[in-house]
Amino acid sequence: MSVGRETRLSAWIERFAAHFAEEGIPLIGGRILGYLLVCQPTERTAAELSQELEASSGSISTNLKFLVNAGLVTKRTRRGRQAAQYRINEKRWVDLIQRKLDALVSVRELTEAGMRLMSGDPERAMRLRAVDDLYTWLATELPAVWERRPASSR
Amino acid sequence: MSVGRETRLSAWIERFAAHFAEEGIPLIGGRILGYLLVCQPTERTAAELSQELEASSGSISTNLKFLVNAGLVTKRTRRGRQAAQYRINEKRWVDLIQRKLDALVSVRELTEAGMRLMSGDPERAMRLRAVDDLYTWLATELPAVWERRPASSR
DNA sequence: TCGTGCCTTCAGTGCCGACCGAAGTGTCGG
DNA sequence: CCGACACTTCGGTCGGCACTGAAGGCACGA
Repeated sequence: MSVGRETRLSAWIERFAAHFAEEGIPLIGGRILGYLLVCQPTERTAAELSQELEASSGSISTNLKFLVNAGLVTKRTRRGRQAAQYRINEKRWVDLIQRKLDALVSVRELTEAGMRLMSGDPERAMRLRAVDDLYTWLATELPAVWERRPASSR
Repeated sequence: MSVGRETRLSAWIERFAAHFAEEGIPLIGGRILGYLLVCQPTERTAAELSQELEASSGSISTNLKFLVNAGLVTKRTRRGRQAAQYRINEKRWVDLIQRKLDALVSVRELTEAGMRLMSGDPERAMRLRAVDDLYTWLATELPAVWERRPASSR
């Protein structure tokens, strides 16, 4: 007996969420992202997400707020008593990656500050310089690469 | 009255450790790294680290084991009753960065798997494809950049 | 103005990881 | 064989974060 597509999709969502959980995004937040990337139709209310992902309304609310704030999810309100609809904002995924790269490159500011404290003692600075050189290289290369990213992602 | 270099260095070590704490490295582990990058002489025993960083012997032991295992710190044993000496292994710092980049690129495997589950429904796959395209681009560009890294870091 | 549904807020709970320090292990010199 | 020292291991504690669910607030229709 074969496994249905939706079942395999839930498993995929779980793996997806697990990956981002390792990067500090709450499990439920990751599930929301994964779900909104593949659900049909593309928009869901908070109540639907709560039921579909088996999470409390509070958790859904908190995580949606976080994701909307990060720009990854868009909230669409409707007049009347109708619940707001949420959908993925995949255009903003670049921001997520950019933050990652920025965090990496920003170490250079630390190593530079350390190097300044070491000025006048090149012998002692040797170890830090090796690390500083690495981040300096990263800080010059990565932004250049980033600028060449395909137009479709802007 | 001016602040001594060693005092400013402790403050720097603390900032250094704080940064890597955000990336999941325990505070004490980060302090050890920062300290071993700038201390003079370059080698320290576990007992010295414990005193200098005001951390318990247990924490120092656990974190040193972790760092030695990661290749970032080298343990040098000495015969007799003499304590082992630890020093930074700055050559291996590239590995740390590579793991970071790998983690970023590895998301592509997830998005690819998701795309496969979506095959036959291009309409529904549109959102995921935007994200998949991004990671596919990253997965082709970043390794190429990495290969061009300066010889001094190999 | 009242009722109704949706959402957010918040106090409470549980869990996990970092840290401590004492006990244990191993190794060496005497 | 014993004492001494360095290091590791491990039970216990603490703090912080994710999550829950109920209570509260808000917006609308009647």
